[in-house]
Amino acid sequence: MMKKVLVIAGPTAAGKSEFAVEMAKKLDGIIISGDSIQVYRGFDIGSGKITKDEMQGVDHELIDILGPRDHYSAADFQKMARAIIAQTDQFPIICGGTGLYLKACLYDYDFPEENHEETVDPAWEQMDNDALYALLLQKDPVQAEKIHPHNRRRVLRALTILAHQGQTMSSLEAAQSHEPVYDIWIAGCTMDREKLYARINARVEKMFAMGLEQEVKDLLQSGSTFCDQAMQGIGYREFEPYIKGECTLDEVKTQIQTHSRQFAKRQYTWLRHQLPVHWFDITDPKEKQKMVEEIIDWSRS
RNA sequence: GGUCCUGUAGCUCAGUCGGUAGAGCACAGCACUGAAAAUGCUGGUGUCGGCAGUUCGAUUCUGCCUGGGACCA
Repeated sequence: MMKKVLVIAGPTAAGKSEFAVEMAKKLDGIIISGDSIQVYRGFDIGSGKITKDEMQGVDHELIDILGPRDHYSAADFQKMARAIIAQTDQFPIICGGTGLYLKACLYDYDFPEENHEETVDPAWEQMDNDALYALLLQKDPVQAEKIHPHNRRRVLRALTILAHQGQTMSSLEAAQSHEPVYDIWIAGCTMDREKLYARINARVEKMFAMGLEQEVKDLLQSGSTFCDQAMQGIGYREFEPYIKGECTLDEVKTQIQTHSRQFAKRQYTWLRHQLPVHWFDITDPKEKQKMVEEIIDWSRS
């Protein structure tokens, strides 16, 4: 019998963290953060990290587990989240908006062991997009078909897998079942697009009031650079031109708001098409209550 | 008050020697199997300030009106 895993998904600023805590209290749950930035210590304000108070005594995992300059990936999340699910006696609740992470953990994704230090073939670095794509087309036409020639990162990834694993990416994927490995319920927090965008803008405003600028300066002071993975997150990378004296603080804020809205839009696209999400309007008390009841029914079934 | 410049997409601006228009960003849609808050793809969304004149035809030329800017008084 498959273990049950509750997933709280949805776009940024929809109120996932709060809802997850609410459900954890009802189900005696443990919350596993499915967020790619909140794993980093020191990235608090800009990542919208939940505070100790807001946790209300509920256990939260995979928050503050890495240093500011460490590397993190979907495979790391998959491994750690699955380990927590396997070991805990509490009800596992994954809360996060990073679609790939959620799917990699919940479904039969199989990431072969790989060393992060392994870089791409230097010869490839010299090649232009078309030449690289032609190479992939030759070595793994099935995978090439799925990637746009201009998407250099994905083309390189497919080539690197082949070189390191001796198998094509398409064959690795074909060997998977494409079925969930747990008994899952995915609750999708949503609301009117306009309302969400207004919340995002207000949230960014609040981040600045809470001292986001100082947080970024402190991180830079202690050795972080804008090249670091964590610093590439929305709410951080926009500070680079400001630090260099190339734009105003107000422009940074506007950029963060814009990027956050665009991110939310992409999250919707991903979740709508990639996972079986039970959507509900979190701002509608009736819909929310109904969702809570459905989750509880499912948890007992 | 006078002279000159200016008004084109949500924003910043190209452009049409007269045949109703296009870039960047924004916005919308989409893809996604180890950076995913990443990366890439697709889409023009418009009374070309208003009214009249010339013309087969005006966003383009002319006149007037109107909004904005600069300079001179």
